Amino acid sequence: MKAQTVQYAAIPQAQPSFDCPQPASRAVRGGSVVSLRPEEEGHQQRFGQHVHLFCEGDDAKRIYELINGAVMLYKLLPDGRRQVVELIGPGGVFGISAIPVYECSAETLVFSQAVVHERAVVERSSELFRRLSAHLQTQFCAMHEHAVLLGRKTALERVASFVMHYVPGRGGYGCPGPRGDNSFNVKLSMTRQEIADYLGLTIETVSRAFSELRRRGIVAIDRQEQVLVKDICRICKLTGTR
Amino acid sequence: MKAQTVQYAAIPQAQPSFDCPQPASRAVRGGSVVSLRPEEEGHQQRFGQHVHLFCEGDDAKRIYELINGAVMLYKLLPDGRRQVVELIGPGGVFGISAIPVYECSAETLVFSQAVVHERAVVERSSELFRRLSAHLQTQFCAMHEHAVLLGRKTALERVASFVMHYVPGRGGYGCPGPRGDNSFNVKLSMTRQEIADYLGLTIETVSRAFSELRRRGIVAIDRQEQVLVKDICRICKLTGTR
DNA sequence: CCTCTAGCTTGATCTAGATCAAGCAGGCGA
DNA sequence: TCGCCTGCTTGATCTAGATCAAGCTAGAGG
Repeated sequence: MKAQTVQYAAIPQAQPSFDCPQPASRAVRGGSVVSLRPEEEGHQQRFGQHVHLFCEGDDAKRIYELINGAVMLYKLLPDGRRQVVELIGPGGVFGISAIPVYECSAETLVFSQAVVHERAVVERSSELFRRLSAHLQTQFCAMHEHAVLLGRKTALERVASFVMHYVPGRGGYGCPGPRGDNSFNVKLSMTRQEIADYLGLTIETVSRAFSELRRRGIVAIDRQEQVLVKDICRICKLTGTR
Repeated sequence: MKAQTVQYAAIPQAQPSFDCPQPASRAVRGGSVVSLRPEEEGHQQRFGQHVHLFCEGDDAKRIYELINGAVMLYKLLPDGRRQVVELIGPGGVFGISAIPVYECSAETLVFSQAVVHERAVVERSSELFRRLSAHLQTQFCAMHEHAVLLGRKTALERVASFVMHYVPGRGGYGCPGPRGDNSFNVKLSMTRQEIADYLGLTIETVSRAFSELRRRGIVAIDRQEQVLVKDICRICKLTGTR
C-alpha cells in the first residue's frame, strides 16, 4: 500500500475553482433535457477537457447535472494519495453535499456540458429535487458495485470490470448474453494514472493488466485510448461478477 | 487477493427474505420520526439481531428507513467473496434500487426498528421521497469516504478509520479537536469477519491491527466488542485522513 | 528532419497483507 | 464440572501487487 509516486497539489481550500476561461457561453439554455419554469432552470455551461469544476473544501453552492461528456470526482489524502471516487456520465448528478462545502473535487475528463443549478434553488423546488434525486439512485447502485471492486477484486478483475463499463447493455442486469456482434470498440478517455486512481491500483499494475488482456487475445490496443474488445463474453467472465 | 476462507451461501434468488419470525408486531405505528398523512405512512417494524431483511435479487418492493439499531448491506461474488458495501445507522435509508430487484442484501447487526415503506408509495409521495432522498446525500458522502478507505488506505489506517466512525462528533467536518475527555468507549456490534468484509481485509489482518493499536497503548480491548479508545486524537492521526 | 517530453510498458525486486496452521478464551449444554 | 463450539489471536510462510528503474513511443515544436 501507500501507493502513488505522482504527487498532486495539496487541497486548495477555498479559492477560485474554475481554472478554465468561462466566456460568454453561460446560459446557453434551452437544452433538450430540462423543461422547467424559468426560475427553476439552471444555466447550461460548456467545459473544456481537464477543467476543475470545484475542489474539495470549496463552498458547495452549485449542483451539476451532466448533459454530455464525462467528469471524475476524486478525493486526496494529505500525503498525496488520490482516489477517484466516482465517474459521472451523461445524466449524472454531482456537487450535492451533506455539509456546507464540497467533500470531493470534480474535473472533466473530456469536453463536457452540464446544467448548473444553484443549491438553494434545488432545495426549494421539489420537482427539480425529485428529478436529480432519482438519478442518484442509479449512482448509488454503481457505488456499491465499485465498493466490491475496491474491496474484493484482483487487479485483472478490476481492469476487466472497468472495460466492461464502457460496453453498453452488456454484463449488467438484463444482459442478453452473446448475440450478434460480440466485439466492441471502447474509447477510454482516461490516462493510465486516472484509471489506476479509480481502480485503487498503480499505473504499472493497470498497464500490466491491459497487456495481459492483449496477450490472451481478449482485447487489441492501439493509440492507448482505443481498446477493441474482441470477445465481450470472455472479458465479462474475467470481471469476477459472474 | 482472492480472500475469504469462510464460504457464504450462494445468492438465494427470490425466496422468503425474512428468516426471523415476524409476529403481530407489524404496524406499531405512531413512531416519533414520521408524521405523514395515513396513506403515506409506512409500517414500523422490529427486527432481531442477524435478521435478513432482503437478499440481492429479491423483488425491490420495499424501502426501509432505520429508526434505531444497525444494518449492513453486502454483496457476494459468485465464488463466495463478500463485501459489506454500506453500514446503516439510525436515520439511514436503504432498499432503494434503480433496477426492479435489490442489488444487495441487508442484514441487521443488532436489534433494530425500521419504518418499512412500499416502493410504489414512496414514488408517488413527493414529501416522503424528499425526506428519504435528503438522507441519501449524507450516505453518498460516506460512500465516497469509504471508497478512499478501500482504494488507498493501509490495514492500520482502515481499522483506525473504522473505530473513529464510532466516536461521535470527532474526526469529521468541524471536529473541535482535543478538548475535555479525549477517550471514548466504543461498542463495535460486529464480528471480526464482518469488520473484515467491510474494510476489504481478512479477519486475521483486522485482528492484527487491533492488537497493534493495543500494543501502542491507543486502545484497550476487553470482551472483543468493547474497545476503549484511550486517545482519540492519536487514533485519528492514524486514519490517514488528517 | 531531429529532439524533447509526457505517458506508457516492461523487468527486477520488495513488502503488506493473504494464506495456512495452531492454539486460546469464554459461553453453553449435558 | 467437563467438553465442545464459535470467534479471536498469533506465528510462519507465500504472493499479488507496489516500488524502483529502465526503456519505448507518439505527438509537438523547432
